[in-house]
Formats: sequence, structure tokens, C-alpha cells
Amino acid sequence: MSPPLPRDPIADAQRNWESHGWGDVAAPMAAITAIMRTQQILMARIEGALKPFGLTFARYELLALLSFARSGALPMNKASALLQVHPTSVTNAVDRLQTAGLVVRSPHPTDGRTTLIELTAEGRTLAKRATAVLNGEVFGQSGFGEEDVNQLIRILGDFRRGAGDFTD
Amino acid sequence: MSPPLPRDPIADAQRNWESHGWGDVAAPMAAITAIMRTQQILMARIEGALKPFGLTFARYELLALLSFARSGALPMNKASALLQVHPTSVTNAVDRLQTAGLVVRSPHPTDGRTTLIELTAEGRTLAKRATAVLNGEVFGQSGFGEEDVNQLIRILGDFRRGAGDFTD
DNA sequence: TCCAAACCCTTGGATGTCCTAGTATATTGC
DNA sequence: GCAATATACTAGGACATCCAAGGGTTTGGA
Repeated sequence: MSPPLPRDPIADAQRNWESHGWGDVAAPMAAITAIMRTQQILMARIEGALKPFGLTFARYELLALLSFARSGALPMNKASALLQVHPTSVTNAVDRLQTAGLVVRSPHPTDGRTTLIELTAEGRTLAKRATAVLNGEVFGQSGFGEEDVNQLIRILGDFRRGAGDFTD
Repeated sequence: MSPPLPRDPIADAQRNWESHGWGDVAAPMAAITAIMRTQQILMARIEGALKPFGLTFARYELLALLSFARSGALPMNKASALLQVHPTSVTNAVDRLQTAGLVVRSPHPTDGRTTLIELTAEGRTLAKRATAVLNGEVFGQSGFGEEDVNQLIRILGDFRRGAGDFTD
């Protein structure tokens, strides 16, 4: 880790915006920049926790998604939609998970275009162990206050709905 | 854009966590996942707004940082620290900005190890125009309520301080 | 019936990020 | 003064993401 800065660089940026006559958008600029930086910090923690398992966050997310599917299998396009990533990213992740023996591809029984991804027994076990570590090392020690967590869920939920993620 | 999902996938994940006996960390898990997704949405908007200028967010951030430096020049290591990215990422960004004629490298007057990055006139102009577009198209239409913006700045500021970003 | 349009996945190319290692320059300690 | 350590940047490799393009499959209208 690099040593802490003496001053908050985002607060500095907000002041810069204000002194340049962009005061009307300085606050949302600061909020958005803070989200970017927070994501970066959290991603580093998550990847660090998953490293011992040979997993990246992208691959873990796919494993976790499959482990919650009743049948343990999902079509690629469904996984792409639920994880909200590009289909090629799923292809990439499945390639590596398959090489590691954690998932297998199998043809869809009725639609020849579709490929199903299925957890192996190993994959299911690893997903369980990785989730336990993430829960303990990252989610359980997030550093967010309990009330702040609820605020975040509401604020970001409103935002995601407004951005067209879901209609719920 | 892919069509909206009928249900919030993050709320689903939270319910899954609760039903698997991880209720104690379900809320922070949901908050962290929401931050990840929100960052993804915002990044796509930002990159879209910058595309006409041939800039990525990483390169824009560097230009903006230089444009706020009194002298219009910064050492690479200083830029790396302020942007909170790896030094090699700065090298990469400078390579491309230099090719585009927006910055130049120059030797540090007293420290032979250090390379200064300096804005060109073109770089300064482009930074100004790109900032105007970002302010208008992204920060000015973030979709966050005014009070939520203040909440985010406080909550994420507390988090970043706790994570060791700054001591302020 | 049959062909065009839509859909699904993969490949190849570009970009960005990080890590490890290497080169060059400064600083420190003996 | 010289060697050991620290610092600054760059090169090469691993991953992840997206876009554009291509080949196989299904669907639906003429």
C-alpha cells in the first residue's frame, strides 16, 4: 500500500471545480469520483481474498451465480445478462474455469445455439469455500457503518433503477 | 443497452445470502456489489462522453490533474500517487497522450531519475473542452438526488479515510 | 416451403490495470 | 570515496473488458 495522502484528493478536486466556476456540478463530480475510488479499494480487497483460490472476481461471480441456480447450470446468455457483463467476458471466464475443472460446457437440450454452463463438484466446493472467506474477510469487515450500509443500498438501488438496470 | 431485468439481481443475491445463513453479512455484500455495478454504469457514461475526444477516463484524469497543477507539470510518481493508480498505468497513459501530442515528457532539472509530464497547449485546450462535456452530460445529469449526493460524499469519504487513502 | 432476419457463441484486436523484473540515478552509511 | 540501499521509470506478461466480425441455429413471414 502507498502511504496515506495528507489531504483528500477528491475534496481537493471538488474545491478546484468550485473555484473554476463549476460549482453547480462539483458535488456530483466528487460523489462519482468517490464511487470510482471506493470500487477500486474494494476490488483490491476482494481479489486479494480470492487469490489463494486461483479465482478472480469475475470468475467467482460466475461460480456463485451457478451455485445459486437450482439446477447448477445456466445458459451463457443468461449468465451474461444476470452478471451484466459482455458475452465475450463470460466466454473468457468459462474458458478459464473449465480449464481449472470447475465448470463444464454442455449443449442445450432443445436449442442448438445455446451452451449451458454447469458446475462440477469441485466447482461447487470451491465456490462455497471462497464465499466463506469473502464473507469473513471482506463483507464482514467492510468498514461501513450499519446505517450507512442501508443508505448505500437505497441510494444505489434508486440509481440503478433509474439507469435502467431493472424495472422492479 | 440490454433490456432491464424484471428484478433487481443484487436484491436477489441479498436474499440468497440470507437464506443460506449468511444474514449477518448480506447487507454489506449487497452494498458492495451495488458499488461495483454503479461504478460500471458511471464508467460507461464517462467513457462515452470522452470518446469523441479520443480520451479514456484514465487519460482524462491525468490531463485534468495536470491542468490544475500551477505549473502545468508534474513528476510521474506524483501523478501516480494523486490518481492512486499503479506507476505503470501512468507510463501507459503518458505514452498515449504523448503520441497524441497532448503532453510531453521532460527531464527533471535536479533529479535525474524523475521525468516531468507537461501539458501542451493542445492538451490544455482539450482538457477544458472535455471537462465541459463531462460536466454537462455526466456530472450534471448523474441521477442522484441532491441530498443523496451529500450522503455519498460523507459515507464514501469516511470509508476512504478508514481504508488509509488520506489522513486529513 | 424456404429464405431472410434474429439470436448465440467464439475469435481476434484494442485498451487498461496490475505484478515482476530490470536499468538508471540518488542518497546513506561505513 | 565507495558500496549498499532506496527511488523513479520502463519493459514484458497475465487478466479482464469491450467491440467488430464470423459461423452455426432457430424463427417467422412471404
